[in-house]
Formats: sequence, C-alpha cells, structure tokens
Amino acid sequence: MKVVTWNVNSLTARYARVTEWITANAPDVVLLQETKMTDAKFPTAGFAELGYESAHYGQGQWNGVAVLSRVGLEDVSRGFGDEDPEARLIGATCGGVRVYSCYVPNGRALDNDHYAYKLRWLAALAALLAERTQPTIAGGDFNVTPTDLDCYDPAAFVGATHVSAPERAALAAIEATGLVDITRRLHPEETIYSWWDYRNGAFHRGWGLRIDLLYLDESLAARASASYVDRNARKGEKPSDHAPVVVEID
DNA sequence: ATGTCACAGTCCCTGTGA
Repeated sequence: MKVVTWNVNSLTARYARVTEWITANAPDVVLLQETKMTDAKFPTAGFAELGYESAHYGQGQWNGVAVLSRVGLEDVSRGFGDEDPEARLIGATCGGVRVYSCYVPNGRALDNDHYAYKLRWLAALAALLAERTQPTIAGGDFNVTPTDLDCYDPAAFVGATHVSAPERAALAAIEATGLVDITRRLHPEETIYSWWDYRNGAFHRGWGLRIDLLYLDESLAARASASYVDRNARKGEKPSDHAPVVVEID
C-alpha cells in the first residue's frame, strides 16, 4: 500500500499538478490539505475517472482536507465532533486502515491566539488518535518541525512558531500514543524537507522545513519499506510550496 | 528575513494568510 500526504495550497490552482502526480505515481491513498474550496467545488468526478473514491471536508477560502482512495473508502469522519470552526481534519477507513488527513493550524506567532488554538488542536488530535482501534495513519501538514534536524536554520527560528518546545511536545504526545514518524524512522540522520517558502528562492537555496509528516502505528510502521519526499513536485510550473511525502507499506 | 503565491472583494489593485 502506497500512501501520500500533500498540502496542495489550493486544489483549484493545483488540480493539473495533482492529477499528473497521481497518474504517474499510482498511490493507493492520497491525503490532501489546503484544498481551499467548498465541498460543492471538489472534483469528485475527476478523481473518480482516475479510479479514486474521495471524501472532502471544505469550507471555501481557507483550509480544506480530503482523502482519496482506490482501495475502498468508508466511515468518513469530519473534524473532532466538536465546535472547531475550521475544516482541518477528515478521517476514513481505506483497505482496512484508518487514515486521517490533518491540516494543523499555523500558529502565526507565539503570542498569537492562533498559537494557543494550534496547541489545543494538536492535543485534541492526540486524544483522538489515542482512542484508535484499527491500524492507523495520521498524515498531513503538522506545521511543526519534530527536531532541529528538520529545520534549515534553527538559530533563525528561535522565538518563532514551528520549532517551539510546546509544539514539539505536542508532536511527542502523538508519538507517545505509539505512532511513528515513519520518514524519520527510516532516515534517522538525513536532512529532509517537505516545505520551502515561495519567497527568496528558498527552494533553490535549500531553505526548507520538514513539517509534512506521516504517523503510522507500530503494526504498519514495522511493514514500511520506504518513505520519501518527492522534491520534483516542488519544481516546474505552478508548484505547491509543499512536496508530497510518501510511505510504502508491504 | 522576506525577492511569492492564492484568495476575495469589486477587480485590474489591496488586504489577508501562509
């Protein structure tokens, strides 16, 4: 089973890139973030032509998450079942695996209300995942670097979001439920990034962060044969600022 | 650290979010 997570930064703007990538790479399950569209605009029929069932949780201008699957798609859940006003979480069961597409709040700044929302949101996700009863994958844009190895310039990020101790503790709480950051487990020392700012030629200068993560429970992690970022998807015409992150499970 | 991109509004520019 091949599973990919990709923050596409508008599925409207990225539709051609996304369908080309899916056609070329034949993933079984696709977790999308930042579709930035309503459910009515989601291209269900287009993905069906490629052989994928899909489920979308959108709100319009911002956020929006989706699951695509060619191995079945059942028991869709949207959000946490509380009053979260933003469309940032969708779950489904695909081929016997419970998958979640997660778009963690950015946080904006350590003293911003959005940062407190980010920490609450991550705690709610950890609580949800701790209750899992099936093989589970939680993938998405977590907007947190797990360690300094995942940041191109840790000194420049002191005092910023994406690197702070509370954010990293929130990821550690997810891992403490028995979930594994599979890309890092399979590449313990390697510099790997999944996002590069559009500004300043960041991609070509190697100024990236690894914030797009795939958390697998141990039963799946033990069977994972590969996990990698497709940096080629960050090149060319109209790329997302995020690249797809893949895991292959035997 | 900001040289970009995407969106909405009421549009051929500005504010917002990332």
